[in-house]
Amino acid sequence: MPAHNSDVASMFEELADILEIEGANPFRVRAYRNGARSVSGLSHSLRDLVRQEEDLTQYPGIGHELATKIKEIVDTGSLSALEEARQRVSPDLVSLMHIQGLGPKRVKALHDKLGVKSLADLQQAAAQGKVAELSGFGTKTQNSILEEIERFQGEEKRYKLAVVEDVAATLSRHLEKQSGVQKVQVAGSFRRRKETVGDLDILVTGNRPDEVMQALVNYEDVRQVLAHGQTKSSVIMKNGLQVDLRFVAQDSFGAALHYFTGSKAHNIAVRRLALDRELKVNEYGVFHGEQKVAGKSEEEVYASVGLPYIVPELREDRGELEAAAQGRLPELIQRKDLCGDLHVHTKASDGKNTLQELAQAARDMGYEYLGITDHTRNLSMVGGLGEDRLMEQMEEIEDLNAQLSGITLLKGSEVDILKDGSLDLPDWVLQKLDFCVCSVHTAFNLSREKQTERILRAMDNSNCTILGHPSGRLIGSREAYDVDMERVLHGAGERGCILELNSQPDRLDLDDVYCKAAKELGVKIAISSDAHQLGNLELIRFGVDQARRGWLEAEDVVNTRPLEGLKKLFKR
DNA sequence: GCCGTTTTCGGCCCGACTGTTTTCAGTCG
Repeated sequence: MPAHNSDVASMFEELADILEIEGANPFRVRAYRNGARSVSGLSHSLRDLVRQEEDLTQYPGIGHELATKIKEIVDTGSLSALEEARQRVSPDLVSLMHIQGLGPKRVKALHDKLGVKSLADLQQAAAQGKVAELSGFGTKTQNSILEEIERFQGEEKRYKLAVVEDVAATLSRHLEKQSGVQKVQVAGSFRRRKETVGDLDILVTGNRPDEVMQALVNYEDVRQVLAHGQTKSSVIMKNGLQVDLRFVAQDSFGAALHYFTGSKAHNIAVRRLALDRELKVNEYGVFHGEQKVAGKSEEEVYASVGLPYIVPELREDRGELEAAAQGRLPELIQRKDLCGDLHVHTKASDGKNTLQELAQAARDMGYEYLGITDHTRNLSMVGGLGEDRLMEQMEEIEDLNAQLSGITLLKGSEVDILKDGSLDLPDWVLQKLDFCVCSVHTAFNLSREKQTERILRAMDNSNCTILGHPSGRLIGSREAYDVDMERVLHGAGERGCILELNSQPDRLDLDDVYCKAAKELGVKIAISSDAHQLGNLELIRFGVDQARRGWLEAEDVVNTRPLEGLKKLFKR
C-alpha cells in the first residue's frame, strides 16, 4: 500500500479524533494535528526521507514519537496505534465529528448514553427524539443535528476558488450597498487564494453593525442561518457554501483581517512570536498588557512582532515566518509579469476559436507571444492532429505571423505521452515545432513505478519542452495518477525540462507544494491557461495565484521572459 | 506529544456564539 504524505497526515488526524473522543490530553491531540499539518505541507515525500534515513524530527511538530510512527507507516503501510484505537472507537463513530455542531464531547455522550455507533444510528435517535433528552442537548440541538446530517450527506465540502469568486463578488456588492458600511473585505482561504475554499469569511467595517448582520441573514441567496450575533453571523447559501460575516471596528481592522485571513497555522505561529515579546495577538489588536500597540493595519501587526508584511498567499506556516525574519521573503510573481501563454487549443482540435481570434485576444491582453498547442492524434475523440494536419497548421501559423504585428504565435503541440512513455508524433515533426507540451491523457491507472518511468521516458525525448499538467488531478473529481513526483521533479531538473502549472481552476497542476519544491531544485515552471476558448485565457490568473502560493518569483517562470529569452530556455 | 538564546519540566492561541444553563460547556474558526 502506498504511503503518501497525505496518508500519513490523515492517519494522524484520525488518531487525533479518536484520542479526542476518548478525552485524552488535549495537547497530545493537538500534537497529532500539528504533525498532520506539518507533514501535508512538506514538499519532500516521507517515503524518500525515510529511505534516506533523514532525521524527521528536524521538521516542526515532529518529535521522536511521531517520527517513529511515520517510519512505521512508510514501512508497513499502517499504524498499529491507529489500528488499536479503531478497535476502541470505530471509524463510523469518528466520522460523526465531521458534522457541524458535533465535537468529541457530544459524540462521546451520544455513544455512551444512546449507543450511537454510526450516522444512521444518530439520525434514527434524533428522529425519535432521544437526543433531546440527553443532558447538555435539547430540541434545538437535535433539530440542527438532523439538518446537518442531511447537508453532510448531500454536498461537497470544499468549493473551487473560481466558483466561490462569483458568490464573493455579488455578496460583497450587496453588503457594500448597506447604509453605514465603510469597507467590505473577504478574508480566509479565499484571500490566500487557496485552490479550494471551505467557507467564505467576510469582514465589514462601518457604524451600523446590526443592519449589516440583518442584511446578511435576510439576503435572498441564504438558505439557512446558523448564527446571528452582534458582531458575527454565519449562514448557508443556497448552493451550500457557508458564509461567516464579522463586523469589526476600524482601528482593529488590520488585526481582524490578519486573524481571519489565517491560515490558522500561520496565526498560531505569529501569536507564539508575540508571546516571546510579551504581546498578545487577537482579532482586536496586539496588546502589551492592557495597552493596545497595533491593530489598524496588517503591516502594524507584523511589525509588532518584528516582521515585514507577509502576503496572504504565503501564510501557511511553511517557512514564511522564518524567511520574513531573515529578510529573504520571495518577491512573488504577478499577473503583469507574464509575457505570453504557452498552452492554448484552437478549433483544429477541441478549442472553439481560430488562430486569428486567439492571436488578437492575446495581443489585447498585452502578450508578446501565444503558444498554440492542439492535441495530437492519440486523442482522436477531440480531433487530435496527426503529422499532416500539424504541418498544415505550422504553415498557417507562419503565414499569420507574417501578417500580424504586436504578437507572435508559437508553433507548438500538446503531444500525448503514450502508455510506454513514447510521444504520439515522430521526432522529425516535433523538431519543426518551437516547443512541445507533453501530457498524459490516457492510462491513468498504471502502477506508481510504471507511471513514473513512463513520464521520465517522455522527458528523455529532447523535444519534450514542457511536461503538461504533471499530476493529472482534477480537483474534486479525479485523483492525481499514482506517480513519484519527487522523481519527476528531479528528472525534469536533470533533463532541463520545464514543468507546467496548468491554470484551469479544476487542475492547478503543479500544485503549490510542488511548485515550491521545483523552485528549490531549480526546475523552471510555465504558467499556462490551457484555454479552449477566448474567455479561458484569463484563467491564467488562477495559475499565478497558485504560483504565488508556491513561492515562485518571475525568474522561476519561463513565460515571464520576452520571446528571445524564452526561445533560449526552450533549447535543451 | 512537542519544545527550549532564562527552561529537559511545564508550559502549550484566543474569543464569539449557541443552547442549555442559572454561571457555563461545547463547538467553531
